[in-house]
Amino acid sequence: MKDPDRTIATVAGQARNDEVYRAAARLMVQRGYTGTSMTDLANAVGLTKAALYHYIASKQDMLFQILSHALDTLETSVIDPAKAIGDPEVRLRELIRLQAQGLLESGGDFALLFPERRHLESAQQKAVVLRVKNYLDLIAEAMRELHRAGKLQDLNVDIAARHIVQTVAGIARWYSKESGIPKELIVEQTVKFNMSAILK
Amino acid sequence: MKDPDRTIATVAGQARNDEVYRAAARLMVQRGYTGTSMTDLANAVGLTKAALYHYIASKQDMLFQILSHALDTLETSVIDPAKAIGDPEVRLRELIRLQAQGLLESGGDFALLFPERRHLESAQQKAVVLRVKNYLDLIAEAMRELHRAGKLQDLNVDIAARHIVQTVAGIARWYSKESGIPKELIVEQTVKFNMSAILK
DNA sequence: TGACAAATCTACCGATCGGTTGATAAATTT
DNA sequence: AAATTTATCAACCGATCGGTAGATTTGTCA
Repeated sequence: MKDPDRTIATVAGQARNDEVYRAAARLMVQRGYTGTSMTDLANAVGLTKAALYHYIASKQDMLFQILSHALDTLETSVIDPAKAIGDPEVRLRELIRLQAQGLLESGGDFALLFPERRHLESAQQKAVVLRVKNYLDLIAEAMRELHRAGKLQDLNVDIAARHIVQTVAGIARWYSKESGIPKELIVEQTVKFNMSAILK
Repeated sequence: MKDPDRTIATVAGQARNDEVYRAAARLMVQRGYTGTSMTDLANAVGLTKAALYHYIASKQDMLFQILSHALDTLETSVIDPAKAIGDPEVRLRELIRLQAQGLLESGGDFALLFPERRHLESAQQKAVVLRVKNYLDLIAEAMRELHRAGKLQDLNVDIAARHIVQTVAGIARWYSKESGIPKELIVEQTVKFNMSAILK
């Protein structure tokens, strides 16, 4: 738990550090947090368990870093671009499109690891949940603007916001490369489904 | 793994048996499959770990029984009633309504434990996934009928079926009694959201 | 009441868990 | 080249894991 005097300054060290976190995310998506042992992870990156702890503070902290990094990516590649859009309908459409697109490119690590937040300490849990809450509020706010413009169906925006993110995050739970469904089709259909659900 | 000569014939024994499986589902929802130890479960039902194995064959089989039982319930309380409805629009509306209602009554065990199917043996996994697939097909088929009747939006019914079940199952992931949102409102809004998403 | 089965116990099994110790090798800096 | 930092290792720690052996208590039924 306590931060050791670990220092990753080398270029090769930085690469190894990234490799550790990427492998950890991949393994935890496959087997879950408690189902992934530190020995598993060490073997996956070709290190001993002891060497692994040169790069991480603890298993728990590693999960927190993974979730935080995924949220950073969401912020820069979805939230920030969307916030720059004035028209609420276009903004909402872009929020959905960009999130779906990012999820299909990344493998959907965050959507699948978000439930594992239960293994974090309370303060870390709250930090993660708060950032997700802010994202939901962004979607709900766009819908409120649409309501004022008379373009929205008569519905509860908070519940609808949940439904929207569930359809997008849900893609990670059922999509498989072997299905033959093109990614672009999924993105397009997901945007259409949700916009049609809420617009008059 | 192998079936022991366990026999639960007493009335009190049957009650204990149910209690074990209910407690197991509750704990696994909270902490996940690998995060729930058999000692945890034994303590939760006031037994020793050894006595627990009088009621179950293995941890893995217990998970399979929990998922199978939840699917039995889905069949009798959602699928069968809906199949008796001729009009595809009413049938689909009922499928969504009944599933959302059942989920909010039961605590949504199945929706939350379904991802834990990865801990089952391959044959058990396939059995569970097949039953879910059949459920998705039922929804997709209703949409195909709506399409023939000219009532459906231009969309991919397989993807839309996934989106629908994700919004419903997703309720289990965000609903909390402390939110103050009445269950009836959630059911109504979920039906409305999805029907409006797919109908012309 | 005697026999038998159901239900539960204490004590244990080998394996694995997350994590650490203390030493050493490799790279970088001075 | 010496000093320092970064990266890695084998070996180990106490705790817990899923599961079992074998005996014992509790309840049912003839």
